[in-house]
Amino acid sequence: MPNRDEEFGFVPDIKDFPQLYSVLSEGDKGFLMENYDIRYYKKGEKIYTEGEKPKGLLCLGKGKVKVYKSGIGGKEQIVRMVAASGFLGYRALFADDMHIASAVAIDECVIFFIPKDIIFKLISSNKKVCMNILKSFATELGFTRYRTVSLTQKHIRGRLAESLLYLLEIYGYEEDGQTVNVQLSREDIANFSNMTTSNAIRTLSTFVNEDVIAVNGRFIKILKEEKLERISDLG
Amino acid sequence: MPNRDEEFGFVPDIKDFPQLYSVLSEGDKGFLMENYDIRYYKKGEKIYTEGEKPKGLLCLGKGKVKVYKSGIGGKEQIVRMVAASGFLGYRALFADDMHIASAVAIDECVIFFIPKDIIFKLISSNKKVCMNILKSFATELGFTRYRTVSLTQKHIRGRLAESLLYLLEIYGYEEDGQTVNVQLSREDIANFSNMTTSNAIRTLSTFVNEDVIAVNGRFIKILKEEKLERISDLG
DNA sequence: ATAAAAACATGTTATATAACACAAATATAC
DNA sequence: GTATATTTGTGTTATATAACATGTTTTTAT
Repeated sequence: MPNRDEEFGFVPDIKDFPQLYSVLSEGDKGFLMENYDIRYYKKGEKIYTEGEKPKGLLCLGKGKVKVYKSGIGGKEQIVRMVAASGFLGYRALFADDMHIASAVAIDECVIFFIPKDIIFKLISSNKKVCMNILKSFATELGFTRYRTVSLTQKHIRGRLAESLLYLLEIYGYEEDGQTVNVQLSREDIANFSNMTTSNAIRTLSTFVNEDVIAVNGRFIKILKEEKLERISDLG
Repeated sequence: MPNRDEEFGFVPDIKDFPQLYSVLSEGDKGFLMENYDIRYYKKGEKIYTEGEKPKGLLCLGKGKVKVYKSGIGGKEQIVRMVAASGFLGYRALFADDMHIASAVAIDECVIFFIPKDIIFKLISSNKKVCMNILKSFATELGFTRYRTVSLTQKHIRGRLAESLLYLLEIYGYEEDGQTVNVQLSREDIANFSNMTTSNAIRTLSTFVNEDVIAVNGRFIKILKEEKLERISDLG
């Protein structure tokens, strides 16, 4: 059996996590290097679960993650899609609270784990680390507020269009410059957009008929980004 | 004309804002005392507006504030109700972004204003200030996530019940131990609960008929908190 | 290679809630 | 103190979307 580094084709290193490593003092860089783990997750693997208490900070070094809450009758609402390099599960850590959402790898993922006491130490001696985490919070809170209004006020077409544009913003295009660089099931798309799976499928089809997107299995091409934005803005 | 201190019946002082003042070093306490403003707002006055850029940190020392986003077709969604002593408009400050919501006093309010450079200086030299702000963010992000799921998944009765319980949590009871210590219009209640004003009025009436609450104008008495919780949990 | 399960697709029906209409009560302004 | 505007209240209708049903395709497991 190959070791994980070979499996992933590269040696993951927290030095490649700029929000954290690049703003540390030389001394703290060394301190961090001796005090973190690397964790590997396969597609579909649970990273953390609602109700657990976080033991440290998770930094997504590689891969894609969905974060979701279990709602009424177990209906899943995806509250966040994460790309590298981003913090993960840090809300609960800083609220000194349990996780209120679950995280699942939708890709092969590499995650750097920094124990609670280590990251708290780094924050207190490196104000830029603090400011970066504050900024992550501020950005995510802004996103979440936008989403609350969109998901409650927009109609199905607007919600789906917005979700596709968000996925594009987070994951970008593949090399062809058209295909959104993430593959989700129709159910995931529905759970991200607050609608039933049937309606996600149906509405994707109407977008295809309108030549706004093209669909091939789970690969989605954005053909007319402007039109998608108009659909999103109209509600 | 009386000065504002007399009008409010007390001399507001940032020393009474524990999240900030009590965790400062002696030197920084003095520094802060020389570098903040006191601002007064009457009921209905705008504190900040969507699109503006924040110039500093706002600390609500007294009063009640609603924070809302203007959504599709101008439909208002209240995203937060604030009580003293809480931070206000700080998301935009730390995201280095414009305000994405507006804030209005629903009460007479006293707000301490700390210029941007001052609060950033205090954060870098007092790690507890940083941790308190991180905690505010973490708590609010948690609240916002819960709300997203509730507002999208719960039915009208559940949404309204949850809103009433949140108002209770934030503002508490009046001296009688029954009346929620905040007076909102039916429209505000509707905009907080993602429903039309008509449906807020109607559903409040059914709660009154079920003896769960009692209503007298804008004063709402919680008669059966447990039952209200059950309605909220059922969705 | 075959069976079983999961995901995808589409048509029909049911329903929660918005939209509309209008009346009464209350607050605000002159 | 009267007029005007705003808020509250209630009944009716329209509609967006969930729920359900059923078939097809794709993936996974053995």
